[in-house]
Amino acid sequence: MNNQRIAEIFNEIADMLELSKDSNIFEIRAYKKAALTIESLSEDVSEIIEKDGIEGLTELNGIGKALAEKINEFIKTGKIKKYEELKKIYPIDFKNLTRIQGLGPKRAYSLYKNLNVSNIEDLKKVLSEKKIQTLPGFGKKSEEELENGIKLLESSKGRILLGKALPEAELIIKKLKSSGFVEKVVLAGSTRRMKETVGDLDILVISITPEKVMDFITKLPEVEKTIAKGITKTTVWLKIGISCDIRVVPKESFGAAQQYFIGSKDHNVKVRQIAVKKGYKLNEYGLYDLKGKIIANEDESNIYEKLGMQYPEPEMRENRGEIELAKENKLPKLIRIDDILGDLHIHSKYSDGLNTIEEMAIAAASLGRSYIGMTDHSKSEYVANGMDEKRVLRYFDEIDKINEKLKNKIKILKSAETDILKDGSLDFSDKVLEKMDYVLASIHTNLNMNRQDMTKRILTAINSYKINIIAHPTARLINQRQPIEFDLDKVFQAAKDNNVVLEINSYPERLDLNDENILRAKEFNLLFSINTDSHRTSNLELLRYGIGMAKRGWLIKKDVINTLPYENLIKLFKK
DNA sequence: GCCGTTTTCGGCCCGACTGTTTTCAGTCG
Repeated sequence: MNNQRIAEIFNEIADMLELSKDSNIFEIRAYKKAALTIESLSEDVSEIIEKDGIEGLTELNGIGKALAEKINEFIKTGKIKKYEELKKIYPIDFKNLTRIQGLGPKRAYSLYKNLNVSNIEDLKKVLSEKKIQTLPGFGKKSEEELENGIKLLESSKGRILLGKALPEAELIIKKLKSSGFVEKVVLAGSTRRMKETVGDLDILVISITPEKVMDFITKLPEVEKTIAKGITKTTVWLKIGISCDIRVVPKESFGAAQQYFIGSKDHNVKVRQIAVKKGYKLNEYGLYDLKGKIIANEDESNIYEKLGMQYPEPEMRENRGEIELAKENKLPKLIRIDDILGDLHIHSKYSDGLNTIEEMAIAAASLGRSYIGMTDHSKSEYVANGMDEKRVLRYFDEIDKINEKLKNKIKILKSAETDILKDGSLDFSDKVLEKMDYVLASIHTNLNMNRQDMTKRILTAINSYKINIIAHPTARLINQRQPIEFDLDKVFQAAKDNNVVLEINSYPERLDLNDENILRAKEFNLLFSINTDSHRTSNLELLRYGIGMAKRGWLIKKDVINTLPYENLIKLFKK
């Protein structure tokens, strides 16, 4: 991917520009904003150039003619002249140095100028020699801060999975609630927006005794150390490897504070611009007019209303067009977890699951599901104890029996997670496939095929007209394995033509399709199935992560097939 | 360097905490 590297270069250019005396703060911001935009694209910039030329780039948020030229320069030559020239003046590894908590470009430059520090290794050396405390603007505390910053950086691997962050946040919130020091607690930040990975936790509190709240939080067993402690804001480092910000806000400002701290930053910048245009000022304490009179503060939706907008759900707040829709009163009514009636991707002891079919069915029924689809692995997945043609027939017989036994509780559909083989054929014969209520197919092997061959493989499978659902379509594992490479647009179009549904896999490591790809697939009017891919009964509750992804992808109830009652679903599967 | 429902020029989001300071710069979100 070029995107990541270009974003890094733009960020470094911003850092270096910040050091020159005649720098323009807005130019610096422009580079940072562009870096954010490029980083979050689902498409490689070279693909955009290929399709729509440089003009395609200027369509992007925060990218004008000059930056588009620079991106093009990078694609063509592998270099950006402006960056190379700045780098000659400032041969400093800003990218890694500024990842240290508390170290920004200016102090990094001071370290370079005075002590010739150009990377983290150099910094460690001068720290051990205790040289930094002698520099102007630095002291003993700064030295300690840098030492700790390096340790934190090395012990953390950056962002952690939502599936790990959200339960931790909920645990802390529960403890705060029972502490007796708080009137109200809510979750904010990227965790509240259900982003697939989380860099830190943000928790908002109303309390008349903020000191006690801050004391309480810094002493929790989940906390490793305190980074900053004030009356309104405290930051702690959690043992799970991310930081957590606690903000105490006045009751009357709670709505404004939520609006501000839920983010995203991009969304907020735009909302504030709208406020300014209306002659208002918006900060975390409220919406004010020019005379400083409060227009709205206690209720979040009231703030949006006063700005002439609908209330956008937190999952949508990424500045991906939701603000424009909110102004036009056209926000979609997003899917809710209660809309889901069944779960169509579930494993049992027949392959690599931990529980029996019956146990899974009863657990699902107790969560209110009215049907499930059993999808144990096919024979190519021998490491996962995949079923051969004989065993899958026994599997179906057993499902029939359990269906009879549980007929008043839940319905079980017959299927199997059938491998899409290297040549695009399926891992079961037509004879077996015909006995299934629906066919769930997925890719598990030969993941590093080139883009062209992989596209052909998937298209062959889709065009066979035997598949109902493609499970975890990109096969990525967050922080572990890159998505497989294929032409998304071609596959989405073929899926539409063949009535193939795309899965949104709720497993925290997968979340596949992700929000970006859902938004893209939605352009093709595709249908989706939000499933848990459960391998044990407790996994059935992972559904909320898939719902989070679906909401981030702007899906409504009728986009998702497992909101349908059983009878309608069966009809949909009969092609 | 970007951008346009007052604008192709002149704006561009806002506040908290820390350390080293005697009133503020740097960093962060």
